[in-house]
Amino acid sequence: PGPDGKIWLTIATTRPETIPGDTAVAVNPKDTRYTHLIGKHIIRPLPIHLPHEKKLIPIIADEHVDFEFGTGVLKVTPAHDQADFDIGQRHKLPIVDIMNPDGTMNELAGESLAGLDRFEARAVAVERLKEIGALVEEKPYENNVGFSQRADVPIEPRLSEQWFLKYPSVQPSMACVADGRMKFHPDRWAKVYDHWLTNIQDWCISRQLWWGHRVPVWVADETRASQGQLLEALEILRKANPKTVGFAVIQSGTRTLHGPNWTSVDKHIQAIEACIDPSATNLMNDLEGLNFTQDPDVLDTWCSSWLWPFATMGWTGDKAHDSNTPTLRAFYPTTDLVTGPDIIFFWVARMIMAGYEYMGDLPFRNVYFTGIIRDKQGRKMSKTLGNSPDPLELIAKYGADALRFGTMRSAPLGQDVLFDEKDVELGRNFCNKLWNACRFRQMQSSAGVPPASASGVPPGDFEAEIHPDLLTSDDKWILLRLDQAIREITTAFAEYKFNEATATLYRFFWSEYCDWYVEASKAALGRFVEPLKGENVKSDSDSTIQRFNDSTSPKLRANKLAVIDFVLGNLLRLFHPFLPFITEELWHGMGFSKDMPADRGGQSIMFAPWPKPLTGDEKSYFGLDDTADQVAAAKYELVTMGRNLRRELKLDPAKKLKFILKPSGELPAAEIEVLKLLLNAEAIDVVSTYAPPKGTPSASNPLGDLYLPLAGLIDMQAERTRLQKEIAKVDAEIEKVRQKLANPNFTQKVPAKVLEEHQQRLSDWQNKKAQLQASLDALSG
RNA sequence: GCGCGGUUAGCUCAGUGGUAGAGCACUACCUUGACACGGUAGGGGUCAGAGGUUCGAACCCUCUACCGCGCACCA
Repeated sequence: PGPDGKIWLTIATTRPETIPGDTAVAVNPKDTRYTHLIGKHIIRPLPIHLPHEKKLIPIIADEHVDFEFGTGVLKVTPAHDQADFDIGQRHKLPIVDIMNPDGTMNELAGESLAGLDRFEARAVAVERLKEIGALVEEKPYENNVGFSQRADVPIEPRLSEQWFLKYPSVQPSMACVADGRMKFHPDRWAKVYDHWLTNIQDWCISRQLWWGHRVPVWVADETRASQGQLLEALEILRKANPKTVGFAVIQSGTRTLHGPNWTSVDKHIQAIEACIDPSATNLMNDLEGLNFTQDPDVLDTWCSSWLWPFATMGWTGDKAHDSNTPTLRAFYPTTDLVTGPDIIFFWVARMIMAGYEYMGDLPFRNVYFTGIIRDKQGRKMSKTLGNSPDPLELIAKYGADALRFGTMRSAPLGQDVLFDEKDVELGRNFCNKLWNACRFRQMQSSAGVPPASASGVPPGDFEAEIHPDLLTSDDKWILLRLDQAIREITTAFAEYKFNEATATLYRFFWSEYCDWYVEASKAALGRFVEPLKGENVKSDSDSTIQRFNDSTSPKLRANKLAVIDFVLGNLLRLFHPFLPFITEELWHGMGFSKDMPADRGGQSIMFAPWPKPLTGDEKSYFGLDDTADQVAAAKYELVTMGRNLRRELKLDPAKKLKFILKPSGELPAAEIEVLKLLLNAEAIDVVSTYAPPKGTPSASNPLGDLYLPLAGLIDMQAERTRLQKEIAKVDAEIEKVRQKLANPNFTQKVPAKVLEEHQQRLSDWQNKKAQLQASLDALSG
């Protein structure tokens, strides 16, 4: 009750300017404070100058009202708020639109507000309320309002007439993802998809834009067409079925939807809206002859996009015809859709529904959601911000393959990517490395190794014959590493983990192939002495080999090249999805396409078969058992240790040093050659009985003991310090494993395999420590 | 409010229960014979925090903090 004895209801609002548009006041039916008022009327304060009876609006009860929010009383403005509109529909409230399309108030807002901008009107409305004593309190309040991205102003909900589409085939669309016939990668998006479809709302398909497909609706009303014309139109529409999809007849202010067969007309027709097949030109002309016009709205852009999976393959909508369209038959449903998760509702879900509706089947079996590339601050790329790099510029600067590889390498499944030009630079460096690695191979023999079919090489492959008996430990090692890489990459592809595939390619090509295998192979390939330039490239392989001055065996050399070709041939194919251009170029340039059938790589690397892991038979043919890579691995470890010695002793890196090796077992001369080359040694003397003088720096591993005599005079303190640090590290590892093994819980519960692994690790570390300790003792003279 | 991601080396990020990884950046050295867009050797991490499960946790569970996204709401 107020001072005047009347009952007042206090309402909290952030939109006082919309009071003239209020057509009710709502309370929650369970709110005991107000139940006695439900059904009564209340005086709306604005506009001020209005007859009393026009100010009266009902007090209604609606569950939507949260009685703990504000005062528990809600002003209902159906024309300017979505939720209020819904309340209005439930209670059949009148709708009073008090604004013009440009955001200014119209005459229904009352004379003091009319013509004002909505924000000016807000202030004026408050003044008016104050004047008439209706304002209780004014206080700052923060809420969330949607802003227009383009105009950067609060969005004004506004009534308008639009066309809506009831989504078709919702159930099968949900089911195919739920039951796994269609898979999302990563699969967490399936949940988002399901949630959206569960709560799906009709699709507003009309847009007020200048261009697009026009809404296929023709309309006429009584101001343009006579009753006779309208009745005639109804007859035409009825006969034109099925070109008539449906129509609405408006009579006595009520719109009634009808299928094409409706006939009875017993009342005055105000308007007809007819949806017809846009290809029905005659029908369209007939209607236009009866003063019908096409609705000016155009369709939402996704109305064409959702047809994409079949519209791109010659779909006509005529089932008999489409079932004989070769492209559709071959590729619908297709295997993969690649897209961004931001359009999962706009596009993906709708394509699935359209697929079921128009094709009777799902459109694709997998959906791969890429990450979104953002700028360094994590913002989406946008034209407005201008933070998007120009791909063409990047391609000009680094190359298309570089952009592709660098980006894929930095994009894990399902994660957004912060764009960094450094990634593209890395791609460029990578391509350069690949190019040079191939160049190295070509410099070894200008004519390439003649292709030949080898019994051990998979049929259809093109590599020169590899003789298993001529394989060195390095060859076996790289073949096993290649086999491993093929397995990893194939798995990564199957799991849509493309960045893992690039990581494996990087490791295999750069670290394993270039850094170790190619370097080691130089021992067998010998040193190139004459420039290739100007020479007759047709020279046969014997004369080619003579350009290498070391006493390398031509047979071993040819075999080595065959291995290199085998590896490179596989490598290029593995790389091709990421580096399409450079691999194609190299494929032909290196001669891999020669003598290949056109559909197996002769024409393009694109048709070359995807590399397969070695079979058991191939492995045994090449002598690749599980331990075949151990000699090379130990050799490379010893090389690293030897390089360490050199560095720790601060020896001139350019200086050729003499090492002495005391091998643990048999070691072919070729292995010593490799060691010598990789260590940049002047010589390696193999002395099985070597007794090093006290103070000789050394390194040991399963392959043997490596000594660096005469160097002991230089800087042994540094080496001692390094060894001590190393031993401390190893001690820590030993301690960790020892503690685990000492725990009876561990030894009893753990699987045998893990237990063995730990025991092996302990003994490995202990050996390592013994070797380090021996080296240290030797130094301590 | 509900849901989904994320938090690991200086930076950007991999890593689904058993020895903490990559690229870049950094340090030192090297114009070597495919490549300096390169090579060799290094330094650098309480895996956001707390609790739990486990013989064992970066990883599984619970909670917290912070960052980001989506949906709903926003009188």
